[in-house]
Amino acid sequence: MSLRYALLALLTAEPLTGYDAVKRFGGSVGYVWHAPDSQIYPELRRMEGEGLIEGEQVRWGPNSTKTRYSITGDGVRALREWLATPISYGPLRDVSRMRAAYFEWADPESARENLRRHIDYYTEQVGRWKDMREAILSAAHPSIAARMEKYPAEDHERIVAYKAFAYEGLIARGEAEIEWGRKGLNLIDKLEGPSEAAGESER
Amino acid sequence: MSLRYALLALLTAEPLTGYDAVKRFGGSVGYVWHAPDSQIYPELRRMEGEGLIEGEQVRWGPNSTKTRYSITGDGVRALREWLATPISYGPLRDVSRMRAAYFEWADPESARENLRRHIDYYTEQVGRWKDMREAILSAAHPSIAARMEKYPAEDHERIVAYKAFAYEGLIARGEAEIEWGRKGLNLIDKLEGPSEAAGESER
DNA sequence: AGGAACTATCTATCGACATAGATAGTTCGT
DNA sequence: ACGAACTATCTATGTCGATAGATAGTTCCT
Repeated sequence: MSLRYALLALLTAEPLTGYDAVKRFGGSVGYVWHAPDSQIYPELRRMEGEGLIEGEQVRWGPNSTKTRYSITGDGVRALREWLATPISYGPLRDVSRMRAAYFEWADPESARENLRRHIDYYTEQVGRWKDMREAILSAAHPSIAARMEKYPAEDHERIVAYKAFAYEGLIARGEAEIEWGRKGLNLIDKLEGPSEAAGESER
Repeated sequence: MSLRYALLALLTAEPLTGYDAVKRFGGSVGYVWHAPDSQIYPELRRMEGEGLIEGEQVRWGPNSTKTRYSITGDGVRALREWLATPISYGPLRDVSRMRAAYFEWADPESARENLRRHIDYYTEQVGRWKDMREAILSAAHPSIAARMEKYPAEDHERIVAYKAFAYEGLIARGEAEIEWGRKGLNLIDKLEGPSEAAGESER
């Protein structure tokens, strides 16, 4: 159900075709909510059916058209309502933690490998999230730029600050994950003896 | 697919009936991996079919039986293999962050309410996780006690330490979430002016 | 003119999970 | 002896999302 609201939120910046939306979900919004095109196109059609968005046919080349969707008043209302409705924190499903809990069944080297990948993954993500945060703060991001144009200057601070704040949450979480991974590596060294690969090279 | 391995991991402690497993998923393991009984029973049957576990009929009352499952050698091997296989970090889907990113569309009071609930939820969870961590460290937890009995003393430290470590990850994450929520409340105060409810009471 | 890369959209299948039951035997207190 | 609460298991339906395509027009380079 959240896909719908992600789309509405996206469309508050500017009208988009399905394809544009798909691309946004590959970057920016995609860092916070992922969806494949096979979900996006049908959802847009459904939303149009319910009057949350409006599609208009736009010429595309000499023999073709594309559909550009804009958010409607009902759409904005739906988004607002959703934001005012408490979310239910669904049950947890945390593979990394589950695996770590049973590391006594792994050989130490794969346990280490698990954590190294954990650290690498989050290191990479944190990098991306930090870049995104910068892009937002400097209004370099196209979606932010569109918002700056569409909405009055007194809203700009809010628009930017909330998005930066969201990314800060991701970054903080990512950093906690990295920290946890490091602690895990130390724990394995303590319990199973230091890695054989240790001291081999220092990169 | 992880449900299967959660079940295998559970069964390394002691043989269980489906119902026992369901209860475990309501507590301990359930904090790390949730599953409803409608998933558990069929999965156990499938796993038996594949030889990862073995079911035996146990008398239950005068006119009935229940099935108690034990892990097989193949089951242990499957668990080990899984632990040695890198997990794919699936795409992100983070409702809290997504909502926060568009708080300019919420009225300040619902934005605050969002964050207060976030803080409350994680405060509660952190409490639970800390309790679980304690129960594990003191071997008060039944599943841990069973493990202590089944495996030699030299493994006990490992068994306990990895489980505590897993919970520490959850706790750290939870605390980061609480911290993030607090920062968000401050941010809203800064951007929208302090809450009307502020100063009303200090609990 | 041809082909590669991109834009635009749609469909089909499958597994995981949520939700909501139904059924039946058992234990235990009053 | 009865009912409530618990144990044990099973089924059915629906949504979400992953995966893997298929199709077709467009732009742009060579």
